[in-house]
Amino acid sequence: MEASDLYKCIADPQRLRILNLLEAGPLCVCHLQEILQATQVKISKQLASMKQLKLIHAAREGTWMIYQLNQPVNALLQTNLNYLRQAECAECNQLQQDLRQRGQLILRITQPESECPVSVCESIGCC
Amino acid sequence: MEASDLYKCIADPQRLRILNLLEAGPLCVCHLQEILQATQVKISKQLASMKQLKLIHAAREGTWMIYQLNQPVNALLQTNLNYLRQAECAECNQLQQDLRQRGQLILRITQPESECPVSVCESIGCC
DNA sequence: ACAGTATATTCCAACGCTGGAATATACTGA
DNA sequence: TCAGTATATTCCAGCGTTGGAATATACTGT
Repeated sequence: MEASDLYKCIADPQRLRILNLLEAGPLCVCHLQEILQATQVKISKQLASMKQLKLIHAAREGTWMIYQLNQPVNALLQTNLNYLRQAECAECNQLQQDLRQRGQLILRITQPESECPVSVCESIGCC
Repeated sequence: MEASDLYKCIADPQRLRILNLLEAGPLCVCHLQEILQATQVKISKQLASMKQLKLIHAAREGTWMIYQLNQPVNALLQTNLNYLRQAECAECNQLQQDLRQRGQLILRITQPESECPVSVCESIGCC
């Protein structure tokens, strides 16, 4: 993949937010939907485009799809995430807030009364 | 400027090449035209868009316009240039080749028989 | 004042990207 | 087999970006 392909990808703030979240660990579509407050169609399409770039891949767990970053993480992406997470701008603050929201979400879905299937939970690695 | 604005900008390989060249030192439009082998209109428009982003600025020297990066260089841009210059991909190799071509061009325009006005040469800092 | 040079801008058609609505697919449990 | 859930895909209109052609602007030297 050329650098310009990655830049085009992360030039969209929501795609960047998705990659930022996935770099912290796998998530499924509905979790991304919840954190990003976006529609299913939009997220699904953006995930598809990043899958085509070989940045991420999906694993099915029942009816749930769990997405994660391909390993090793694209070096240019990693460089930029590292930079943005310690930088100061509206979009950078959003990335940090997303990570905090991810933490809360994981806490919640590990509760026994969670709607999230245990197998999904295990794939995400939160329990 | 938000991160996404910079990414949109450098997602275009030719804009990235221009910024890479300017990071090495000021250049005027016709020099960029020569190194990038692109039309005047295209380069002029791309420079205008980057000027609007406050990434670069221009100084007139007679009929010549000399462009340079704004100081301090945008940190996210600098981070990416540093990365790309040592990376291995088609676009990255191009950036390195552009810098070599810049070296040759500067050697040439410092010759007394060069078509380049001395004042321009001095602004570029090559003599 | 005028011709010439370097660069910028305007106008416009082509193109790609985006996201919603509708629909399709894949799976589960009853 | 069927209803329900999670996700993906198709179709399509809207919208921004792009770059060429033509033209405008800014400057220089005569």
